Amino acid sequence: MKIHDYESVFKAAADPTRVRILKVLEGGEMCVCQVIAILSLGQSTVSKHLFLLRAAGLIKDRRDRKWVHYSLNPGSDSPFAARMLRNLRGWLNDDPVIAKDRERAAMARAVGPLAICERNMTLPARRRPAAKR
Amino acid sequence: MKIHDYESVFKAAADPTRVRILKVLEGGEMCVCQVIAILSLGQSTVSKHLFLLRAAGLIKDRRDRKWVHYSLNPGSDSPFAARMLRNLRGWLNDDPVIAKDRERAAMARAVGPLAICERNMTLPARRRPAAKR
DNA sequence: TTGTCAATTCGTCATATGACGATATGGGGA
DNA sequence: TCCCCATATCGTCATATGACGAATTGACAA
Repeated sequence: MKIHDYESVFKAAADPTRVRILKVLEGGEMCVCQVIAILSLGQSTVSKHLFLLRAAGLIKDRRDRKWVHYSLNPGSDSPFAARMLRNLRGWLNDDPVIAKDRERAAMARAVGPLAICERNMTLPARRRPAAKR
Repeated sequence: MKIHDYESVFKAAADPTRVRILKVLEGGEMCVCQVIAILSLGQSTVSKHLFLLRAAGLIKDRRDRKWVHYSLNPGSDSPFAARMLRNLRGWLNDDPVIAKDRERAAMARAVGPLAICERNMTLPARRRPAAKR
């Protein structure tokens, strides 16, 4: 199962959407609904990406009430996954897409899962609103 | 072009056939016809894999007479490619497929490109033949 | 137990990928 | 110059992948 393990980790990490998820999770664990809001992708789409990342051993999940939180899994069974996560920390940090995701992730953390679910998996206006209008 | 570079390197390295090629090339440069013989795949198939690996910056080519030789490209323009090659050296060395490829690569090196092309891109019998039959 | 609701799984579609055989290319040798 | 032949490219096919909306699941609250 050597090469199979290698392949699943690399295929998981080779997809741009999944890298974005991994880079977002570098900021700490996150609820599925938050990831959906940050990426602006369909719920089933995000769920599948998370499934693949977890199958590869790159992330792990945790249930809390009605939410499922995902986080990086640096202590993965897969030796390739652990290395991948370690390397990835130093990569793509100056990429514009990743940077934008990070901004959105910060907002998602600020408002929390509840507000995002209430807003139907969307974030509030991009720039922090001007307090009043 | 940050994430695009990342993606091309990882997609190239995520395919099992292309990893096999990279691992074979760790033993030194090799003619296209030798790679075809080692992998037992169609000529156009191998050519395309080599193209993708080269496009990702993982390997480079050199013409010699009528043959094209490929080799690893550790001094690649792509920072991801260089890291990938370095990491890969320590990986998959105990995988049975990789091990078998290495045996076949050793034979391909022993007989040389000319004999392989004459044999229509195939290697002589798997085990060294018993001198006479 | 039943309803609610976030998350997962299913079904479908369009596109990407990898395999092959057939054909084109292009650098040496005659 | 022309041909040869190793390699590259093209056209086609089957399968893999990623997107979506719809339906299902499962944990919690009532």
